[in-house]
Amino acid sequence: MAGGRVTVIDIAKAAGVSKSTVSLVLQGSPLVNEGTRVKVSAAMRELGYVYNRGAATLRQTGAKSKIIGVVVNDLTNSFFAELAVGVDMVVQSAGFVQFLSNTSESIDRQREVIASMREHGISGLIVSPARATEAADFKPLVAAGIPVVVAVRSLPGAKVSSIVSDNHEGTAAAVRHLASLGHRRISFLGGFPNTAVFAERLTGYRDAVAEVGLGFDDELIVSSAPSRAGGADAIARTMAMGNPPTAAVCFNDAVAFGVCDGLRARGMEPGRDFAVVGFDDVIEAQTAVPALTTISVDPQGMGRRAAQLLLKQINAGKVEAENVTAAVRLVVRESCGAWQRKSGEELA
Amino acid sequence: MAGGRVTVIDIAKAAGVSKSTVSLVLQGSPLVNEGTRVKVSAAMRELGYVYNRGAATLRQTGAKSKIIGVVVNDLTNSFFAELAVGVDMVVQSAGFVQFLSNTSESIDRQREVIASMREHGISGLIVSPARATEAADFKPLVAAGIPVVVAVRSLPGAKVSSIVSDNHEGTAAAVRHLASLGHRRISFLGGFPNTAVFAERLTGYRDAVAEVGLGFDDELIVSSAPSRAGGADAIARTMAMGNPPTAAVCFNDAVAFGVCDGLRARGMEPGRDFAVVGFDDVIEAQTAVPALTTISVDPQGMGRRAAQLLLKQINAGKVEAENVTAAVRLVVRESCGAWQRKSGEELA
DNA sequence: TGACACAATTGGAACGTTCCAATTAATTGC
DNA sequence: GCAATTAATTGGAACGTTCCAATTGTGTCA
Repeated sequence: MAGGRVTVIDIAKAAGVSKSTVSLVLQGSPLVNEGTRVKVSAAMRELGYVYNRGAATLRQTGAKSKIIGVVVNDLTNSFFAELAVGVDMVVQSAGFVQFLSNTSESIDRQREVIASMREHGISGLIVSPARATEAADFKPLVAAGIPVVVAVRSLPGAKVSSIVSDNHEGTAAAVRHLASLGHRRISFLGGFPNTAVFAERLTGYRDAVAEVGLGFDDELIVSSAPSRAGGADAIARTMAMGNPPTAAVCFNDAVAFGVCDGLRARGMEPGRDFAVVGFDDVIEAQTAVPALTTISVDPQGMGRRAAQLLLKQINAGKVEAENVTAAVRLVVRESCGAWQRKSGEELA
Repeated sequence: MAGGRVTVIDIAKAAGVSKSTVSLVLQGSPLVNEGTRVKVSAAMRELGYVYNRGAATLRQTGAKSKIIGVVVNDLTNSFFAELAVGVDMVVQSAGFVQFLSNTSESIDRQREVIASMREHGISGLIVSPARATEAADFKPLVAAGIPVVVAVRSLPGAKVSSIVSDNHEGTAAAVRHLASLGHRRISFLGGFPNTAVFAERLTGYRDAVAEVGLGFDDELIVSSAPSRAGGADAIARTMAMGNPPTAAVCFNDAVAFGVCDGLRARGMEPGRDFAVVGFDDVIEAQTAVPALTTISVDPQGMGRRAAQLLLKQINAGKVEAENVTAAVRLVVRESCGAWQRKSGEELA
């Protein structure tokens, strides 16, 4: 009982029909009579039939199984967990199942995971690439006609679809907001310099600084690991400067939280003594004290859009690369101090 | 090119051998000559061969594919993300691939997801069950000989392996610690009352309260959603009482963070004016300000142990249920105020 | 030289499903 | 009442792999 698998033939025998008819029932064909349908369904329930999708996909030449692969570079970062949840929503309702794996920024692990997914015949792949990923790494996938959507991190030169947030506009909006509150020395804190995302966010910062007529000062840019600990480190180095800033645009929310920690450790209250703006709008941003002013990226929404992009390609059959940048918006909460200062007021 | 899949037959033809030989190479058999092995390997590389595991598992009667399914009830909670990462570690190094899905506490989604996983022939399942899950839901799985490990939430009555943290000892240790710091009125905050985990943690709290000779007061138990917002809500209701407590054991870290938020909103500093202890030791616990005193559960470690438990069953072939409770330990940081108060001192 | 072991290779059957063409049964049109 | 149409069902081939039994070659021993 535990050993012998129940097959279509078994249930065909039990229901007194042929295996072909059972197959038709399985795929909900309108060709099969209502009476036989219920008879077959009953037999399936009774014998505890489990569909063998492996055999099915084997037969359907070239057709892929109903799996969507999702690969993220850091599952412990809640941004990516939320992204995956967003993907899962639309993927599930389209009758696919999600196959999520984590690479922990390891390029080797990423290769392994993607290879495994190919072996299992995924219909499409959504990936937030590990740090050292090259455009060529996805060549074999697209050559095999498997739709790929690159999310979060852009992969210059890759001929695949992508969805990234509008990093340039995000930091620019943050700078404009801080300037409108009267800040004249605004820092850019955190992040690893050798990534595309860092470059985009920094350029947005630079352009906006010029736009609002503030002089650009290289000293105000302090990079660090894109984590809470990195943020604490960055603000410590920043405040040790001769002419410290009064506000900071942070690489992401994790850095921003670390900056808040670091400020408190020096007896300064974020939002009152120093303005902090994050990037991502992770879930904790709104419940933290003070609530974090940040650039909302809506990771769930991004996941949903990535999934829609992928499903469109899967259904269309053609693998035409499409690049979308998700709009971002500034969410003003408490950490920027807007609630206590009226617009345009000069700082000491 | 994009359409025609490359099969063993293609590479057999290219290498001038039979498909059987190619198959032997594929599984690293010692029977094949070194020379032919390199010849075949070269042909595989050249033609871009992709192993079709579906066909393989189809042939190997009864044998499962190398997938481990992992199902969690809330991926946005970093505890579960960490758990999954822990599972992934040992699972990957054993040559399996992880198939992670999220149920968002929906019992229907859970059923769908698990059904999909069965169709894809998973070798085993690790699941943190959604709230209303019943023991009977896993009956078909174990009947089919698929090893199942239930993690985090116990499922009374299910004949499957399980790994849960020592909830009773955890809250008991927290109460003992707070009592040793001189606290006399200690609250238990947060969590949904109708869950097994809540019951275990509450019992630990009650037993320890009795053990250290404090009177039990029903009013001190305030339940709420097990989230940051729920914690803020619970502390607000608690402090509105006539005779408020001076310390709280929280259902989990998320609740504890919410309690800290709520205290600050009332002008009280956690760790100085009120002692807070969490449960789980999520990553943010050590970098938060104040750093959270909490019961360390080590979700990654738990994931690793769950995976080891599952692999053991898979390799043994027999499905013998084994129940392990993971040890917990109190991690004293700042939020309990231990750093500023010497042991035994009486509170106002 | 024949019998034997041993190493390396091979053709065919099987796994559980879907698809195609063919068959049967029931209904319609004239 | 017979051809034509429609509805429902069916047997067999095929998908890409693994396993088994059989085959080929090569060297060894009496």
